[in-house]
Amino acid sequence: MHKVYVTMKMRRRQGNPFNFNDYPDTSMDTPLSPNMEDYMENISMLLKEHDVVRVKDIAKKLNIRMPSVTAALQKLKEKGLVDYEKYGHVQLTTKGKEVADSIYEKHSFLTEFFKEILSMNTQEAEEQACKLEHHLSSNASNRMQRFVEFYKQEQLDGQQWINRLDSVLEEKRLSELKEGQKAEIIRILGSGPLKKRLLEMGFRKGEIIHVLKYAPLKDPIEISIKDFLLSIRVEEAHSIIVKPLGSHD
Amino acid sequence: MHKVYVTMKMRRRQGNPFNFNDYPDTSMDTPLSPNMEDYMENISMLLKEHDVVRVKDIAKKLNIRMPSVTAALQKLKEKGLVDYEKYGHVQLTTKGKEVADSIYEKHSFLTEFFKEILSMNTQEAEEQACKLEHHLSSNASNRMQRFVEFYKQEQLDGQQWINRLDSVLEEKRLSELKEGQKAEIIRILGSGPLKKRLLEMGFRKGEIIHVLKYAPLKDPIEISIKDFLLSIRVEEAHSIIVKPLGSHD
DNA sequence: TAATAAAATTAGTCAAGTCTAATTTATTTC
DNA sequence: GAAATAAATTAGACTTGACTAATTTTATTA
Ligand SMILES: [Mn+2]
Ligand SMILES: [Mn+2]
Ligand SMILES: [Mn+2]
Ligand SMILES: [Mn+2]
Repeated sequence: MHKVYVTMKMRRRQGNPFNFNDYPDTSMDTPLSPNMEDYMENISMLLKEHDVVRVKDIAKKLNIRMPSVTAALQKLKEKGLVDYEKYGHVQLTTKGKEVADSIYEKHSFLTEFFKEILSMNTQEAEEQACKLEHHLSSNASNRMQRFVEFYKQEQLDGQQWINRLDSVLEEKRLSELKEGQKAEIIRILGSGPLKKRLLEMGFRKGEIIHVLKYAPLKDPIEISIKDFLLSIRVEEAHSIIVKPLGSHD
Repeated sequence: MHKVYVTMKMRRRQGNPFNFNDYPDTSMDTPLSPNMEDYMENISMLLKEHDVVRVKDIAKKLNIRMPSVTAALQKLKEKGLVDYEKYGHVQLTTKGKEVADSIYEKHSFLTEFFKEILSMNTQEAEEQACKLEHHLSSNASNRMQRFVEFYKQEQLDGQQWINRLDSVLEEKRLSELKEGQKAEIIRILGSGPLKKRLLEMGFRKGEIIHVLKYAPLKDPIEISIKDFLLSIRVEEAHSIIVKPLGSHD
């Protein structure tokens, strides 16, 4: 929800007014903002790779300029999360490590969620995780983490629903296909005259279609089914659910 | 990740920070911030309840003061999302309705995710949804939504994994129980001497325990198993997974 | 070791989004 | 219809977290 000042003159707001997470223990301190959390997380990552972390490294990792890092480090030092002296190297305090680890834990299971369960590619899974990690309550975190563990166990156990899910996630709307792609028709949404018309045109469950020409925003889409050439409007293509053949991400 | 300015003097940053297609300038305006998205979402909600929405209503709903709302409305008008004249009532434009609906759609399936799948209570599910909704990419959105739909179908089909998941989500660590609660021991984490010791104390899968005394942060926890009274340190209790009996939330 | 280069900091700016206090406009009440 | 009240806006301030430009400190090199 909306940002709230955390200053001398704290405004009254019911509940936990912050967008931010509550951490184990350190409940007395004001919570970190998403940006500050990312500083912590990334400093921790850099420390795992090199035993000396410089302002420049952090700036590069977060794709920001050095003065922004300097300012952030001063704040984090103030909060007792980093050891840092001007012109010196950066280290995490014990408390800082705990914070960083707790963020990274969320990053990890969220990444697994998007990657393993929702079958997203690594990069997008990581990006989503790194955005969401700052907004999960500790209860939601726990449950999410359990769910990911549960999924992995079910996968090991060879449970069939995993395959059913994968199958559903592969489905797209015909209108989402790119030029040249082939796909199998899974089902046709809606009902009434539109559906009837599509069926009459030859769009039936199980048929294989081939997208010949599709310029985004430019109706119509030209496709072939078997040996027939067909034109279909984007809006109509929107209600045809297909499963792309071959190709991965 | 870190904020990027989108102003007259756009900073140079490698890559395209937004998920926009670099098409011939579709005059794609800058994306809304989470806060602005919440304005849109809440204005839309208010419009569903009353046909006139006033600055005061929005301020109340978002728990902020009126001048903040006035400022926001001016920006949203600028972006062509709301119809609004000074001292007048607020309406959404066609474009504004689309934006609001798209946010609300995310809000909805995320709420379902937390509520139905992760078994969280309504309020916390809503809160989490309303935070995360602003940070989901459209791909992640689609997949998430499909997953929720999939889950609901599996539930209708009476698939057993749903029950297994519910069961796992009910589990807690012994250290999370409150005074007076009873629970069944599900399993004991870890291995080696600690686990052995716990087993010897009588902590075995299937046993019912009763928490007699537990002051948070104050070791030890006093519990009973069958007719035995036991004291256990919080750290040890942490590795005992139990399922609370009775009680909800 | 002195000169140069690189890294880091300081100083000052800016936009977003909030706030309070003062003022203006609209609505209700007598 | 004037006075009182409620709603809304304006003006001005503040925090966060970016930025650039200028300066200072540290490291490298000849
Ligand atoms: Mn992050
Ligand atoms: Mn992260
Ligand atoms: Mn929201
Ligand atoms: Mn919402």
